[in-house]
Amino acid sequence: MPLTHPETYLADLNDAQREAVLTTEGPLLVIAGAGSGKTRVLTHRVAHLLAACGVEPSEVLAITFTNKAAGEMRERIESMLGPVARAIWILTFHAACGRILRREAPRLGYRSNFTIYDQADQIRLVKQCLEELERDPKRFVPRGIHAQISNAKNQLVGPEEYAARVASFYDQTVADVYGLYQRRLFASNAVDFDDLLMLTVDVLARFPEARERWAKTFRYILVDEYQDTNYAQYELLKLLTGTHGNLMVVGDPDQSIYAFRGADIRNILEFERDFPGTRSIALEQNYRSTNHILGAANAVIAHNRERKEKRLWSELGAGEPVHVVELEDEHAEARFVAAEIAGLVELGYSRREIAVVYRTNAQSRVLEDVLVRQGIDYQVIGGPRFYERAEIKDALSYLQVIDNPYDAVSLLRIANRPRRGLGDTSLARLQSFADGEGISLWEALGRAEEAGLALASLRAAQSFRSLLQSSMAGALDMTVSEVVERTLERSGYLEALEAERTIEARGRIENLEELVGVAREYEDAAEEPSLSSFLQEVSLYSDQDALRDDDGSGQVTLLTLHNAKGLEFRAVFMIGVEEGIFPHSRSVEEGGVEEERRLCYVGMTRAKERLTLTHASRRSLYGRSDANLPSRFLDELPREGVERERLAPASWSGYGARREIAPRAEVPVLSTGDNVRHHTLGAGIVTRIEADGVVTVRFEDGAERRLMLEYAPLERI
DNA sequence: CCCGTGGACGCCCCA
DNA sequence: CGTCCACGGG
Repeated sequence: MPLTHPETYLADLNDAQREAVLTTEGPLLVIAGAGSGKTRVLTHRVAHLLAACGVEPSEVLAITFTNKAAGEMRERIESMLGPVARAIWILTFHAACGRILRREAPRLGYRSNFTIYDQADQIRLVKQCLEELERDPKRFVPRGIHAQISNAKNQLVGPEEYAARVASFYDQTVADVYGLYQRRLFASNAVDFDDLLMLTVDVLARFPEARERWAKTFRYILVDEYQDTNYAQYELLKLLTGTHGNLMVVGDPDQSIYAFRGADIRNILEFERDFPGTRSIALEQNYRSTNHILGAANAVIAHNRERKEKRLWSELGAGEPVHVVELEDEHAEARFVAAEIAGLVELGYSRREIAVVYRTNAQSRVLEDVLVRQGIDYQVIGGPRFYERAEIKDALSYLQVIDNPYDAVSLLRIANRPRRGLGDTSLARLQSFADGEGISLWEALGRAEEAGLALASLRAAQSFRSLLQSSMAGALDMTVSEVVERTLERSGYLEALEAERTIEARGRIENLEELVGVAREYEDAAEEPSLSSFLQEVSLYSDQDALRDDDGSGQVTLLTLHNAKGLEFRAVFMIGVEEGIFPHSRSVEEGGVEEERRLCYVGMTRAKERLTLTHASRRSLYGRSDANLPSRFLDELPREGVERERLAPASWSGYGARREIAPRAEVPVLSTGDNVRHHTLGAGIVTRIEADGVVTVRFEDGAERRLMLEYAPLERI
């Protein structure tokens, strides 16, 4: 039974928030400015539905933007209501569609254990299609073709419809590839990210009994970050809510930053028209930032023409002025930010309360160098991802094939990994045999002698196939983590790595061990653990989800503006605020400046107390040094509450540098391969030593860090 | 079939 | 400046 009562959870809401929570029936649009407590509204509203309206947990569908946001929401609801929260579907669009599709896939001819291809797999497949169609890969760049296909899918335009609309030779090629690409996916029993949405809409639109079942299941649907939904998601919501209309969406048009992947800001602007009878509520009180920060953010976003007027206000006082600082170049910028961070830490800020945000991932590199030298712990969100590492993808490909042998992309990936004498020529022979016979690559593998493989390759193919077959049989009565371990051993993959006897190989083994750990965690958490659902879950895991709540004194967070959405920090540094970088030159060319401005608004409103924007007068890009003008967004800042300064090198060099942190008296003597411990980063292994006292350590989480031996709290273990 | 190397090309953001 | 991929020698 619910442990909570309306009078307790309604008490900590303001009037607008309370109204949003209590409006349970019919379409509801909540325009929630940055920091206005929308998560609180969402969680309280779910709690209210369950605790006071007699709604069952299984009747609620709550859509969030990331898995991490979903987890947080679930946690908060659980703390209010107890374990009933676990039964609620709180998921991303993609995860929710994945689950629906698992049950409905047979209607479309897919099996329910379909594989989800990530971006790399998708591009690979596009490339294969281009090769098969014999199109010039110079003229038709796989990445570009893929982007076209992805856009089409977000608009729910299937291959036939696309082909019918062709207007140029380039389009024709896209259409041809699109058709072949879908056939290849289907034959592999695989879907891509966009298919999750498109196919779910397809199945609900074409099979009324399916639609009715799901619409009846989810009597209450809540959607967070509605401003970033695309057409397919909009259609999905219409299909699911058509009968009851109990759809609540929360969003902020000023924070719409995903047009490049199909998000359509009109979804939120026209919600009232699309869903007649909508009640609209605006949340304009900001509980996060001081007024100088809000004033600056408001002034910038006011320059957008396509927007609804909205003004955030806060009771948190004027606060510190916003700082705009011009530096010599990107190195000076990085040193300045590092020095400022050191100063804030002295003021009592925890490193985890500080973030540096930038437009593109590449900008983190220079900063990382300086932070390492200064001994400032940091974490980068969005660098090379765990699940994109070669060894992890290899291991997952094994699992994919064991789960779904028709998955040709994964099968090709692991066919010769580890080396078993089944090279490109043999695989090409098998592939063309499969195409000729109209069978899958997996089936062709079973008829390798007919495909005309050389004797050695034939043997390799046969033993590879029997290895997979016995793994498939074994997978039926093993836990997921056991399957992972056994597969890595029996395939010889681990053995091959061990035989390398290099530090790199050892790091890979550690990463694979981490994957086993992930599988164990999954087993503990999942209601009905299975290999299929494990793979699907992992396929939808994102970067932001990896943002860890670290311990100890914390780490400074480095992340892109996109990744910063939904987060907040006491102090925020926004770097590289220059024309060409931010707004990005390509956005300027393509008329996307308003979206860039929204991105700027998102970044600024992450700051609670201190906001610093920096730009460099010179910056090297592509190895060439260029002069950039300050960003137009800086011109749009108000006069009041903003302080501008220009720092010549001499005026601050040395400021905040080494004297903040004294070198250690005793420096450990290390050599490559030593096991070490860092007081916040944990245990790791030394992979490289440089002459100037810089050591590279690979930590247990797989991350490699360059550390100054003299300053980094490293000890040998 | 494997591995090393040099040249071309790229930096936007992502579930 | 890096990285990734294609090609050619072993």
